[in-house]
Amino acid sequence: MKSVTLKDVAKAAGVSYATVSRALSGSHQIGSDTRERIIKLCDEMGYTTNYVARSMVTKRTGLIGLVVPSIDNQFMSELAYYAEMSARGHGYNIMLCNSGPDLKQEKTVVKLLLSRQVDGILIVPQSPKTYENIRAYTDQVPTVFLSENLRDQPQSYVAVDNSRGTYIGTKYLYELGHRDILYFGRRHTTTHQFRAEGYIRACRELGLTPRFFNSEFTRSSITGGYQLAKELFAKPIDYSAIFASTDSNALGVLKAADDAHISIPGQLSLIGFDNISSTALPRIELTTIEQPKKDMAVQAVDMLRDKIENGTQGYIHQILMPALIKRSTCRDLREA
Amino acid sequence: MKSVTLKDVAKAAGVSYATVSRALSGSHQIGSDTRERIIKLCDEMGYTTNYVARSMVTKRTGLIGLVVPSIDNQFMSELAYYAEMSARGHGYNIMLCNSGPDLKQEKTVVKLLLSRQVDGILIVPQSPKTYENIRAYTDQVPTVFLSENLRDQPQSYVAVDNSRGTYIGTKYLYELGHRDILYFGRRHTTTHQFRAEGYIRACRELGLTPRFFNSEFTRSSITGGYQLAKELFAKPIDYSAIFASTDSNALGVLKAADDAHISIPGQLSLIGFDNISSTALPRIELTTIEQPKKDMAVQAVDMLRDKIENGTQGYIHQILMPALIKRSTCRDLREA
DNA sequence: AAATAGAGCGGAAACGTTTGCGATTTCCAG
DNA sequence: CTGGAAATCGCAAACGTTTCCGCTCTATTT
Repeated sequence: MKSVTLKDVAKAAGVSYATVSRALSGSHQIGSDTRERIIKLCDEMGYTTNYVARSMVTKRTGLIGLVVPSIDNQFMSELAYYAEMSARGHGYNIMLCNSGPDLKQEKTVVKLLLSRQVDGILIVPQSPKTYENIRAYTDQVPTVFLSENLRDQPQSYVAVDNSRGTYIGTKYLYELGHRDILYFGRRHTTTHQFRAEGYIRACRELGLTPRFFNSEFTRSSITGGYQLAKELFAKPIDYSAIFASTDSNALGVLKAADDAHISIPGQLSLIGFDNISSTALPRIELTTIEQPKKDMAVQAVDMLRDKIENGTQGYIHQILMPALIKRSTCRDLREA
Repeated sequence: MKSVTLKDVAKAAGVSYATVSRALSGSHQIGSDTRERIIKLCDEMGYTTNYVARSMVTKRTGLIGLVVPSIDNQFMSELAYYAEMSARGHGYNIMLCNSGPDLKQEKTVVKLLLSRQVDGILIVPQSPKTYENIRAYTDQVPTVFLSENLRDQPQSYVAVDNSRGTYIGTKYLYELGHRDILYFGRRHTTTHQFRAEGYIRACRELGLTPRFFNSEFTRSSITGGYQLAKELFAKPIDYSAIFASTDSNALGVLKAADDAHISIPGQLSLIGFDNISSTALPRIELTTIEQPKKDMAVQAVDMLRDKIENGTQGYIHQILMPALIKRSTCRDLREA
């Protein structure tokens, strides 16, 4: 349990421990012969540098706090995967925190992360209130947001162009011959405001009348989509497609359609948003809009690293392009 | 960027910084009046204790390293969620590391975690070789494994009773009237050895002949199940059920069955293992064996805490009960 | 041959805490 | 009023590094 320190190998090597430190750090202020001798001795003795002691003096921990509403969520766990990989590749480690559903916990973990002296924070906000919830801390440590949850806020973030996503999605449906397209969504989040906008903008351009339906996102949003669709399917169906603002939501629609014996894409086309991994599953094969999760994650850590290492001030809004993932829930009406 | 230290508030309060430290730590060696005054002053000045400095002297970081093959995996991200929640509830934070597919990276991250002075390590091994891969480090820091990947190894772990899982699964199929049950799996892992055993044991007891099929787990194991099933479905079908040793594997079977126009559960029953969240999706509704992920996670951190805080030596093998999750991929043959 | 530059190394301070020990004060009993 | 115990509090060491500063010694230049 007792680990070997710099002092130990210094004594063994017959040099001062400053010299050992220099040997390991690749300083040029040391003879190449002694360096090699010390390095060899180090791994013979099993020495590994104590990061917390180093952090004391360098004022840098090499730690990045990653706070997500909950890591058991396909979207966030994918993001976390790429973020951790990228961060570690640059000498950083990830401290993971679930912020849960309430703002209090989110604030608590951010405060905790500060206490832990993380070099920076990567956060996917749990609500549009997140910004002012943690505003007191974001100027104490480099922070970048994942998702465009704050319109016009002086904060760095990286996100997809949500508006463009729904725009190309409804345009795709239009090209397939659909003229009556429902939209299931909400505006509780800036992200979702943008998505709604893109849908409406596309409708305007294409001469369609937007039909926006408010879908609850309480608990699992799959039940939100399910319940809304269930109500609608009880009435006559005067539309040929549904655009669900979220894959989970679309999954709920799928379930309701199965219950009501409405064939997808036979009688009804369906498109989602996010491209979570479940959408590619057999029997699901949901056509959707992809959020480039890998790009989002690596660009976010790059941005954070720039702030940390170069002390870059100001803020950047990095907008990534969404992509249409064609699978099998949209029917081409022109073929009929 | 410059944070306030103990010394700062000590100066402001007109006391030594030892007194401030005692006020915050809830020591009894301090007057209750001065304590309150200091505590009030502390949050007026926005003081938060610096964990890395504290760690220097206490020799404890309050950090737990969590190493998983890859966090973007439903099973592991659920585990991670509960582990983080539970750990934080007890004053620990999680350092997340993906160990990837190769042993070298696994060893690297464990070494890194040691350098970081974590108090303990929670690891879901990537292969049966993990044990000796990191053996050199497991005696330097409290470690508990998630999954029973090491039979008879002197290491603590918590896992489901895998053997019992497949046992109750095949027994369930038997009770439904199935007499010819295929098993898709491998023995590349102790976990999977146990699963295979449970299936075979049940067959013996029930007078069935076990039919074990080797299914590749290369890359996404869903393609492994798909390819094996595809081959089998080309030949005459002289069985009524398939037990897939993994939900992902079962999903591959599902896909192959759809391709071959074999109805599930009409012509063929299917059961998986793990109860990952995708199995509950509409159109999937896979009957499966549940791994109690929450229990596994909290028991693992409890076990780790015991080792850390009480210095408990020795090792424990904590085996949890699997549960049968009945959904809609198994047909009751007695009804027909 | 003397002066100088620079390479190689050691000494020591500093980072922000916690904590054992000693000093001072308070308080109550005798 | 006094003695001593108990309650408060300050001093200073220690944790393991990094890095600035300065010293010594060799090698190069004039």
